[in-house]
Amino acid sequence: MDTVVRFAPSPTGQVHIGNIRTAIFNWLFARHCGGRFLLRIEDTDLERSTRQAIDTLLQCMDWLALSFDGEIMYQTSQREAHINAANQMIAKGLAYAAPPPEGGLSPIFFRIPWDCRDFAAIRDVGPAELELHPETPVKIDFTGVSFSTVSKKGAPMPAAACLAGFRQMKLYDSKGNVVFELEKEIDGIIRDKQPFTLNSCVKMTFMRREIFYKDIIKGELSKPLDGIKDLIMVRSDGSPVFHLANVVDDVTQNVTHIIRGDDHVENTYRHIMLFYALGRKPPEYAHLPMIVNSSGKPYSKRDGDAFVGDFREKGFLAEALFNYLALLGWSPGDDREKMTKQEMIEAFTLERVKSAPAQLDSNKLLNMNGAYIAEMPFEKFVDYAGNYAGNFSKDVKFEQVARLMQSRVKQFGQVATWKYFFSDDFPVDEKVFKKQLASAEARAALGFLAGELNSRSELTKEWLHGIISKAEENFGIAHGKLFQPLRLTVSGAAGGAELDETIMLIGGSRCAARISRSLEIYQKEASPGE
RNA sequence: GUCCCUAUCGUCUAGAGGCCUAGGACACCGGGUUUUCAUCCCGGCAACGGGGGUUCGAAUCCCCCUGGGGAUGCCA
Repeated sequence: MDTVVRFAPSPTGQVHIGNIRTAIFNWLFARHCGGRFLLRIEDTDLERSTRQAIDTLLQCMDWLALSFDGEIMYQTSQREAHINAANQMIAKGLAYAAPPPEGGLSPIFFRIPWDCRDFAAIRDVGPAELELHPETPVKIDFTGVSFSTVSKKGAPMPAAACLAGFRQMKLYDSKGNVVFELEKEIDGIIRDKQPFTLNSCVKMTFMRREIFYKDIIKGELSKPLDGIKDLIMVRSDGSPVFHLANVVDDVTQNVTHIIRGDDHVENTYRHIMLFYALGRKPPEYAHLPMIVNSSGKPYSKRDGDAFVGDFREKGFLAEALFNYLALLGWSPGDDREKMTKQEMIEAFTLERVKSAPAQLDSNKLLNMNGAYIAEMPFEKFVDYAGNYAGNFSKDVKFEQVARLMQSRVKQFGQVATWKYFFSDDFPVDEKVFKKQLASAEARAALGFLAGELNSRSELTKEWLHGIISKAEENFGIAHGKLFQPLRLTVSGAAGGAELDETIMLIGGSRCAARISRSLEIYQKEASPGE
């Protein structure tokens, strides 16, 4: 059978970084196997799902080149199939309607099957024994069992689970007499909805069973049935719940591998039973570790930084973000990090995915983005940078500036700092400004340079180097030490491109004016009140 | 509370009982190239959470503890 995976987000707002990482892993896996990568939009939460959110999602996927196969499936369009599936399960005795707590309409529950012969994922663990709190009655009815165990301090600890969790259950009174045997009553309980309430029980014994499966990433996982409750499949308003819709859609789309976030591990046990109840073998599962923020906490929907759109706006390249995200929780096993999509596809296997949560390191992302920017074809770089340059991108020398800056840009948002090439109105680093102009010699040398720059119409590198050397000599400044103050007065920044070229691009007289202005400002601030 | 998952440098990771004196990358700190900035090159700092086992031998297997995460919804 061909491999089929799906990305099944619910469109309820921005696209989260963890979400898109799930899409990336699904995509990588599908392309590696030569399988199909489907997109299913789980829009059943009518309150929160919006068309805008769907558009945002599609844009993000398109931006990252996460191409999907076939048509998009909108979950709301499958409602009939969901309800049919529920009815089919009721007919087979695998589900039931239960009266809601305070009258009203009945939700439909899936019954964790008492008899699990057709459910290969369930097995016996062994006999179990529980100490019960005698003051809490044990209640047993067709929806399950509820009781209280005893905490270390002797307090009642309420617990409730499905009937199926308690095969061969026996209840004992304080004298050790068996007061109830579930096996003898189970038919009446399930068929006739006969309820039981047993008081003053102190002990319960039963055969513990568990549901298990092998997660491709996490290995074998299991959970005892006495820790699981029957689950609601259809709400009392008649709408299908996530679990039902999700599984039914996976069945209709013939999904073979479910790759999703760690937070679904617990749901998987129920989903597996739903697959069996629908007469299907469950697919393979792979649960991805979560991505956490720099303080080690999971990104909440409120973490503005974690939206794909934000990374795009700040000037991250889709290829870089893709590459970085792919490396969060996965590695090819050798020392490669910067990889092409094709290389990632070839190297990608779920077995190599880690199972511990990963922290997003913005430094590393930035570095990778810089590496991708550095190797962009120049024309593309200019084009891209133009989007972040505001109106000075229209300047004729924009391209020359871009040529100077490409190797320095790590994130296109930084293009905004190129402003000093085009306008006299640029921010100045105050702290560095004071430090660099503190020396009287430097200020005198700058004054001299301003004069020279003003008197010269044609600038060349040679002339600039000569004049700077001369200034250093004249005012007793160590070789190379005048560059910093000069750079600062001319550009306002401590770093930048080659100074000679920078000055030539800005223009001699303009630089001279900036130097003079800086000297004036420094004088004023150094001697206030004069 | 209960259940489940998880644990290697600050961060992402390599590591399947001897190849580990624990490797790579980012960040950081030095040095070189550039009279300045960035790139580039060289070097440095830096980790197996703690305690018990198993074994001739443990980062690797088991148990306990601790830390972190998740689940415990008529959300998805």
